[in-house]
Amino acid sequence: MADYSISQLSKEFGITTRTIRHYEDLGLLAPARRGQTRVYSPADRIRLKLILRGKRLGLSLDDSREIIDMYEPGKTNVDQLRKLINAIQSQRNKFNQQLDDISKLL
Amino acid sequence: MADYSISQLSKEFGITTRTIRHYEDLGLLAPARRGQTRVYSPADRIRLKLILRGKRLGLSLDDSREIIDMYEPGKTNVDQLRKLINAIQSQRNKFNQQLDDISKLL
DNA sequence: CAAATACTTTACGTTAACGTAAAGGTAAGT
DNA sequence: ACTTACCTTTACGTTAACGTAAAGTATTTG
Repeated sequence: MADYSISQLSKEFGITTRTIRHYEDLGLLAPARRGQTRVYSPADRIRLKLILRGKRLGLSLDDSREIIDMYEPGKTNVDQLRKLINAIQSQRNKFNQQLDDISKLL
Repeated sequence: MADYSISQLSKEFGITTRTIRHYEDLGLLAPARRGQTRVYSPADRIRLKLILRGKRLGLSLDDSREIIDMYEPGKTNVDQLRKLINAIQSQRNKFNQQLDDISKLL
């Protein structure tokens, strides 16, 4: 019952439904169907979250797919990866901060 | 006499001449001409260097043009800007380092 | 039951940052 | 004079990451 519609996810993450379907076209997502309609599980939602996080890190969608696909098989080191990604995320934030600083100076 | 040809610059920076001409098309460079041939001054070379640095920082060419154009008018705060850019550059290097770390882990 | 919503697929359009010919001018070496 | 090496402009092609209709289905609501 903790499932999501495509528009729910689009609102939550501030992206369009087109974008979500695009990720599916590229093999990044594979939601279940209720009839024709896409039904996203919590796991699907996490995948989407990872994709968007990868994007913020400057990864291409292809890169993200590779990385996310590696999450499943062994389920190993997931925590390590998560920590790393979070670390990089915060680095990235600092980085953006400084870019903002520049534009303010100008 | 400290001038450069387009292919000299392309070799120095590891880009194609097409790329350099593209930057000119976008108004990022405006080299002198000897007849039809482009002649790049040391100042032009610096501009190109800044463009490429901006690229490494993830700036769009349009962004770079705006920033670089602002270098000229008052000639103010150039050193401050340079320092900031260098700081961000090193941040960026760390960032890339960590991305490398991830791929090694995978 | 009709209108409004939300979902679907198909498919052409768009932007950025060049790549890649094509066709030709110029200058140096042999 | 011929080839080689650079240079030029013009212009269509390419990839990524979606945008934007168009046309139809299905469900909800007044």
